[in-house]
Amino acid sequence: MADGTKRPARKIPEATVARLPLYLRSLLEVAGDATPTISSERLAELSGVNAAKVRKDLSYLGSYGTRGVGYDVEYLLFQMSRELGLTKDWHVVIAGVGNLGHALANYAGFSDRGFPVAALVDADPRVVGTDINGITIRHIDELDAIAAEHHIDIGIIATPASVAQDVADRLIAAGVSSILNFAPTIVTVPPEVSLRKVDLAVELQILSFYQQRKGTDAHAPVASAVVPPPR
Amino acid sequence: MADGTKRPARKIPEATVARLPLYLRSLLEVAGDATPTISSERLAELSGVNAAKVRKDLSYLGSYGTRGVGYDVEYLLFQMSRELGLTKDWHVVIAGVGNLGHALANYAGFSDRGFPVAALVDADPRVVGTDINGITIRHIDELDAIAAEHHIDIGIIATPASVAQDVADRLIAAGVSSILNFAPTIVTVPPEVSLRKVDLAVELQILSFYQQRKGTDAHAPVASAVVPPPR
DNA sequence: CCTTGCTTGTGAGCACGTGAACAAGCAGCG
DNA sequence: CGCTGCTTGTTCACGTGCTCACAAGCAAGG
Repeated sequence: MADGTKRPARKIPEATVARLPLYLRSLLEVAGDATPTISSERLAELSGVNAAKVRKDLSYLGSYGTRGVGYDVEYLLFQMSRELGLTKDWHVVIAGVGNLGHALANYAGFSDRGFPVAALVDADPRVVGTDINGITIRHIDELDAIAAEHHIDIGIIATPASVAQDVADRLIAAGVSSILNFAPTIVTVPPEVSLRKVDLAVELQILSFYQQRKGTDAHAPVASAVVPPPR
Repeated sequence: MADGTKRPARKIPEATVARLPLYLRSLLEVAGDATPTISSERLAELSGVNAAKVRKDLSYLGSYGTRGVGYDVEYLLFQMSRELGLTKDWHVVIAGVGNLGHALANYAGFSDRGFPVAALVDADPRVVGTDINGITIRHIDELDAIAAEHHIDIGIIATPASVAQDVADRLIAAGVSSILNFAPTIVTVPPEVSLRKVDLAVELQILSFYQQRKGTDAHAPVASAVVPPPR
C-alpha cells in the first residue's frame, strides 16, 4: 500500500455522494458475472441514472476507467468502498425501540452492508433488559457508559417526535457525530455533526400531491366551498 | 375561470413540493397557540429552512399572507392541505409483511396523517391469514380482488429486493399509480406512475462518507491529548 | 387622513446540477 | 505498425434552485 492510489482530495458534490451508494449496489449485483468490466451505459441502466451523469460522477473519484473498454468492476468496487468509508464497520446505536426501532434492530440489511447494530437504548423500563436479536436493550441514561464500551459511530433516532431533540443531544454528548433521524420533527445539531432525516409520512404526502394533480378535474373542487380569506 | 380562487395551475417546483409537508407539520404545531398568525421568519425557524425560501415557496400556492402581519395559520393550513391533497384519506396497501412491513403496519403515524392502511399482502403462506392491528394479511395474488373492494391509492413495497419489481408490476396492474419503495433495488414504472424510494442503508452510507471525511486521520481519541478546536 | 413600522411578495444575480456532444485514448485486428 | 471501433473523460450550454435585497402594501396610532 505504498501510495499507488491517488489522493481523493477533490470536493465531491452532494448530489454525487447521494448516488454513489446506488452505483455500489449495482456493482455488487454484477460482481460475480463473466465479464469483469462494465460500461457507463450499463451501470447507468442498473442504477436508474443517466449515462453521462454516471461518467461525471465516477470522474470525481478519479480516472478509474479504460476508454474503449469500461470500468473494471472489482477495482471500481474497491475504490468506491474506500471513498464511502466502507472498508471498516460502522457501529450503530438505535435509540427508541418502538415499532420502527424494533424493525430496524431486526433488519439484516444493516449488518450485511457494514453497519452492525452495537447497542439498543430506550427510556421505557418495561423494555429495558429485554433482548432483540441477541442484543439487550439498555436504558438511555447509560449512553455514556455504552459509548465507552463500544465505539459508537452512528446514532439512529427512532423515538417519538417529542423526545427526539433530547435524544439527539444525549447522543452528541456521548460522542456520536453522525445521526439518522426517523422522528417526524426538526432536530438541530452543531455544524460538526452530520444529520440526515427520513420521514415516512412526508414521502406519502409528496406522493399525495402528485396523485391529486394527476386526477385533476375528475371532480373539481367547487370554488364557492372555499372559505374566504380572513379579513 | 370565473371563480374567486386562483387555479392552482402553476407548476410548483419539485424542491418546493418536498418542503410543503415540513411547513404543514410546523403549522400544526402552532395551530392552537394564542397568536393566530405566523411570520415567514418563525415558520422558517420551525421548519429548519431559510425565511426567503419559505416566502417563495408559499407564494407558489398564492398570495395567502398579509404584509406587516404574517400568514393566518388556520387559513394557510387549509390551503396547504388542499394543495397536498390531504382533504381526503388515501388508502394504502403494504406489500411484504416482514420486519419493516410489520412495523409500518403498526405505525400509527400513517392513519393519523390521513393515510389509513387498507390492506396487507404477502406471498408467504405462513403469514397469510394472520392479523396485524386488526387487518388480515391476504395473499398477494388477491391484489386485484382487494383493489376491487377498497379503492387503493398508494402501494408500499416492503419486500425483499428480489421480488420488488414483480410486486410493483402487480400493484400497477391492480390500478395503483403511486408507489413508495423501501426495497433496496431499482424499480422501473411507466411514466404515469409516481414512484419514490427510501433506502435505509443508503442513508447510512451517505453518513459514512461524510464521517470518514471528517476524521481523516482520527478514529482514535489520540487527538484528545492535543484538543483540536471544535469548529 | 397621514405617517410609521413591519412583513410579504418578487425580481435579479449567482451557484449548482443536468444532459448532450465530442475529442482523447485504449484495445484488438489485419 | 497503423487502422478501426468503441468508451471514457471533459467541455459547454441550459435549466433549476437558492439567496439577497428591496419595493409594495397593510395595520395601527396619532
